[in-house]
Amino acid sequence: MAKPSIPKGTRDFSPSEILKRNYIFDTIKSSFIRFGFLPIETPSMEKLETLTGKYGEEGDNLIFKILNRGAKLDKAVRKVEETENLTQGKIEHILCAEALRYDLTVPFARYVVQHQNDIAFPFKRFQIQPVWRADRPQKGRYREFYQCDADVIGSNALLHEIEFIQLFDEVLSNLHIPKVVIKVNNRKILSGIAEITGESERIIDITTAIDKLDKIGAEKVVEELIQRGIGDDAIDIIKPLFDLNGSLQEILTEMKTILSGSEIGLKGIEELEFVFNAVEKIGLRTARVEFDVTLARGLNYYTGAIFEVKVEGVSIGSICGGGRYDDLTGIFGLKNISGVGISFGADRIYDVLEELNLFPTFKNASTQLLITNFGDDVVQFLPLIKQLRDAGINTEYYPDKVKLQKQMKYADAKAIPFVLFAGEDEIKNNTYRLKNMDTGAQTDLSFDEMINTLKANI
RNA sequence: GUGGAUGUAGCUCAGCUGGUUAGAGUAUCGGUUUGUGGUUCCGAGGGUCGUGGGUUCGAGUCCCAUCUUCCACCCCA
Repeated sequence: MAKPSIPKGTRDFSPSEILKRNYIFDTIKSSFIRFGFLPIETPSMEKLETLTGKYGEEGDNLIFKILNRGAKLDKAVRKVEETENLTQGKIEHILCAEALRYDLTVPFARYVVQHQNDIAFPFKRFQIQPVWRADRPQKGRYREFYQCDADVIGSNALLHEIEFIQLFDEVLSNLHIPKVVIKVNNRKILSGIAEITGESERIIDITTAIDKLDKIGAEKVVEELIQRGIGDDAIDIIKPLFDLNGSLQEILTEMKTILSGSEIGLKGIEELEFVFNAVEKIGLRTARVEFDVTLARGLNYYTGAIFEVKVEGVSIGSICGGGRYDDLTGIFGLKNISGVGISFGADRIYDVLEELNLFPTFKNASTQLLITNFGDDVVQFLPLIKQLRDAGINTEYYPDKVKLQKQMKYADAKAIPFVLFAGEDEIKNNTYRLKNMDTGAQTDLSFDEMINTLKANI
């Protein structure tokens, strides 16, 4: 028999890992709730047609498709055999009707359109569920991972952009992550750049090229622009973007000059300015906000603000993302509804906390008191155990009659803070010997004294 | 999807130019005289050397394929 193993890019989670992960979830969740978001869940799988075309061509290839089964599959296979000139994408659509969700935003858009009559707009929802991507795994990149999304749909107010920046700051501060940089851009600015270069249709080529600026440098970006067929005149207009520096305000002022010929570009600047001023006024706890013209992100449904959050000095890519999408629900038939949202990458945050050694110790997460087994009749201990549990103490009784040494080792391995030595005599005399596993000290106590001691120490 | 590296006990690794029953540390289990752990000492179990082929008298060690993990690209949380 082959060694048991799991598919690549997936992971098992042991008890200690679940504790750590729940710590992240709980932190994110409580902030979501504080900002007024309500929880929903959607199925792991969606209809394939719901997902395709929303993430760009690359994204479509990364969607896990679910093969049809039984008679449907037979029929589909026959159709594939009989049809000529099929592309890979077309074959997939014949053979597969369903797929695992790729993110939480598109299923949410589908949800909103489907339940529009039951929803009071603006609708603020949060959702913490796994997503799947048929990617090639690497560090911090999995094929099954959790996203924690908060979105507002049905409101154009820039208030949300401000609040999302605060939300990033609050959550990541509560997790004690240092050197957090929230990068912000606006799709309208990118459109403006494309417009003034006279290459409006080439916006994707331009943005994906300049997106690499901090990674490969200005020279290589120019090379890539040339390679992508962008004209010299256009490149001359784009070049000044590479060495923008100074304060936020100075950069924005310079951007205004560069984009003076583009109405949409100036609109983007205006929006950003409003958001930045508000954020500056209110102040952030630990994160730093940065304007980054090169920030593009592949998701082609963004229309306004674009967010990306990174941690400086850590070998893991961005830990959060988000932005405004003005017409995502339009694809599902509900027009003119603007949405804006963010996503926390729980697994990457986990990796960051692990790398920086920032997880707290989870004391008392499980058993707090172990009662030893001296081989007495278990039944007479059940009232004692019940009383302890009723008093709010996580209690377990060692189930088997084994050497005390082994019971102590068990308590040690499970990090149980207290051990109670209780035999028939102790019950009879209402005197129990309580041992503090940290200090090794043990004292003889009555039941009430014992409860008080335990409550005071856990 | 493209290119590169990797894979030996649960974990971290050793194993020289192919040569007899594959080692260490750590973890696990048992014992150290039967009601006390995290430290000592003794002992045990555990590996078809990722998997499948091939070369050879003989392969953990060479060749091919395949899978895993990691790195770069692509993309992204």
